[in-house]
Amino acid sequence: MTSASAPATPILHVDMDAFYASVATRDRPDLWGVPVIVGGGSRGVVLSASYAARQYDVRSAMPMTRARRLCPQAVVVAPDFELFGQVSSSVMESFRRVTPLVEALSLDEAFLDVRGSTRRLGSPLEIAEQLRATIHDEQGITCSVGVAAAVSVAKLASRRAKPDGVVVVPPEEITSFLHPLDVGELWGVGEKTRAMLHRLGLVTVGDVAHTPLRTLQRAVGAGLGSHLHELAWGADRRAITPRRGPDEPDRSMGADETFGRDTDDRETILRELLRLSTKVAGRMRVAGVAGRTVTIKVRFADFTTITRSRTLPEATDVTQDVYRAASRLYDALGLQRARLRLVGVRVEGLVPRETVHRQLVLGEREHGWSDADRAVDRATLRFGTAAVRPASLLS
DNA sequence: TCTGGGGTCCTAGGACCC
DNA sequence: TCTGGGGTCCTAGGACCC
Repeated sequence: MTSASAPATPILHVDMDAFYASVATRDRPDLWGVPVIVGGGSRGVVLSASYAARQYDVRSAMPMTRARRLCPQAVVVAPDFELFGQVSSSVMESFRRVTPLVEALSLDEAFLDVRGSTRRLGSPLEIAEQLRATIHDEQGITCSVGVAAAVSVAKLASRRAKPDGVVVVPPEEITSFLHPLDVGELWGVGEKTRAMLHRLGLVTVGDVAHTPLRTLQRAVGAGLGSHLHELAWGADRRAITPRRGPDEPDRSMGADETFGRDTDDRETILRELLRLSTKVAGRMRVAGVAGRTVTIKVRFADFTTITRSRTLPEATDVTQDVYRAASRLYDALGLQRARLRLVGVRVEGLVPRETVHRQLVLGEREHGWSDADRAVDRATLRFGTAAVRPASLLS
């Protein structure tokens, strides 16, 4: 053991600035400096807003109707997820040239553990600056980087660094950095928890830090209490785990869609469940996974949302199995004239398909539906999704 | 014509089993 | 009168993230 001493702040959190908006406009000089909103649909929300649009208080997740009211002159661009995915892959590749310890949190942000890269590349701060230059040169977009000893602190630091900057939080400055922040800034503290903590008189991160653990746990529950206490001291020791590979598939896959207008028509709703089941099972087959628990989601016109699930005896990736379970769950609700805003289908408990041995059911042809699915998948591959779909989706 | 779509994780009660 | 006690699975809901 003769290596240089480990850096005190080995964790980088890299976060693209206004990622979707930046990518959507990087080849459109006419849109530079202009308020741009990525989003769409009459009932949609803002996916990303350029910094010029943020001047008008337009924010991510805001209903599009409200965003247009705040900034009527904004240019609205539809999202191009294929392009976002390509840029994201290139960016993640740049990260992996620095260290194999890259944990992607989404298309546009990742944690990097640079402990093993400092001899080769310099201090964490120097690595952060190199990365920012690389991404700017190669992708034409900017990013911000937070640098700290713990992932939760690095994450907050990158927010402070925005846009287009770096913030390093050395160990001796963790509490002075964290404690003045509102509790709502903590990663994992959303609207509800923030409101509850405020009601308890815990407004800043420092307030939480100085509340005895037992008291905190009594107020918010054992799990959340100890989690918050750790975060408030920047003591989160979560390690960086490179993203799941094929050996560890996603835990669930699902799809849902908001209707253009609310509906109470059973045929329309069942057709949508079939479309969503087709989509989800198709994605499962591409990923080579099967799952046992089928869940439907139903959102009523008043936005109240319920779920119903059913666990099958065997994992499946067969469209018909998923749809049959979904439609039965829907019918079991016994809805009469309730108007629905959204329905969704999700399959959970995913395992690699080769670990599933499909039992022979008496009277059922062994491969019937899955053979049909594979034929559909082959045709889809050749001719696109429009080519092959169940008859009831053709109308 | 307020409020998307993709996920993850946690909690809690009841069933069921030993 | 009297209530066992864990462990695991299933279901439903909810909070949170980007």
